[in-house]
Amino acid sequence: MSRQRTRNRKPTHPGGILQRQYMEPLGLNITKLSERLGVSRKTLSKIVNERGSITADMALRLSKAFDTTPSLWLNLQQAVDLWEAQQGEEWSEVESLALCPL
Amino acid sequence: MSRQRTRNRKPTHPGGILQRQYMEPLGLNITKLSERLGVSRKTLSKIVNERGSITADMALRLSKAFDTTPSLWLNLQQAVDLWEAQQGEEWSEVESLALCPL
DNA sequence: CATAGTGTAACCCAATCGGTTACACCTATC
DNA sequence: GATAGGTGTAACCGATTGGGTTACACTATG
Repeated sequence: MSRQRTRNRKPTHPGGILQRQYMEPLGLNITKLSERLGVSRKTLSKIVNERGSITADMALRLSKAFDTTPSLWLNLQQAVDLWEAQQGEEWSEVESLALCPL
Repeated sequence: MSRQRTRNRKPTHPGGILQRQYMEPLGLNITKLSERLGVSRKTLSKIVNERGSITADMALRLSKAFDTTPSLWLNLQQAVDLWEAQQGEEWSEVESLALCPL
């Protein structure tokens, strides 16, 4: 059975993935990685603790440090952003122009 | 020869695509579409004039109005965000952890 | 000519990103 | 055991951006 991405399950934050799948296996802490990335410890701490977003600039830095692509990180962040926006209600009241033309 | 996406060419802003490929063919102006989307005319005007970004919430609204997916709009925006971030210089100074371990 | 419609600008508020500074806590060293 | 250094987080600040409201200039319509 294929893996299912459902609307009622929040995607994993890229900060958590960064921590568990990239930093820990390499024995990297926040101080060391922030130095390599060229950002402040506060900035990286917020991301790793899922309290800040991966921006385009940060995605570029991470992609160079870990030999990944910026899109990998941006796609992860986008999934979180979209899931959070879907929790709101107003957007669902918009009606299709095909079904209900002006 | 395949289409080539190069770093020296800015991607088309999703606002321009919205205007030309979605609004104009349907004879939609900013006032009408903003009403359908449930946002202010100012908000939509900034997007259409490529002066504002497509947020996750806006992507959801557009996807419902035009029967597309939110990702279509978010991916377009991401390409612009990434291209603009790449114009900076600091990120390129980050060194790979594989090539240059701590 | 008067009115309505349209799109943009100015202003305000809120949220977020990023850095600096400071602090509390932990670890390492002597 | 005391001290110094390292670590991670919080508070504050500045800048930017998103969104709405109000106002204005311009255009279209009757």
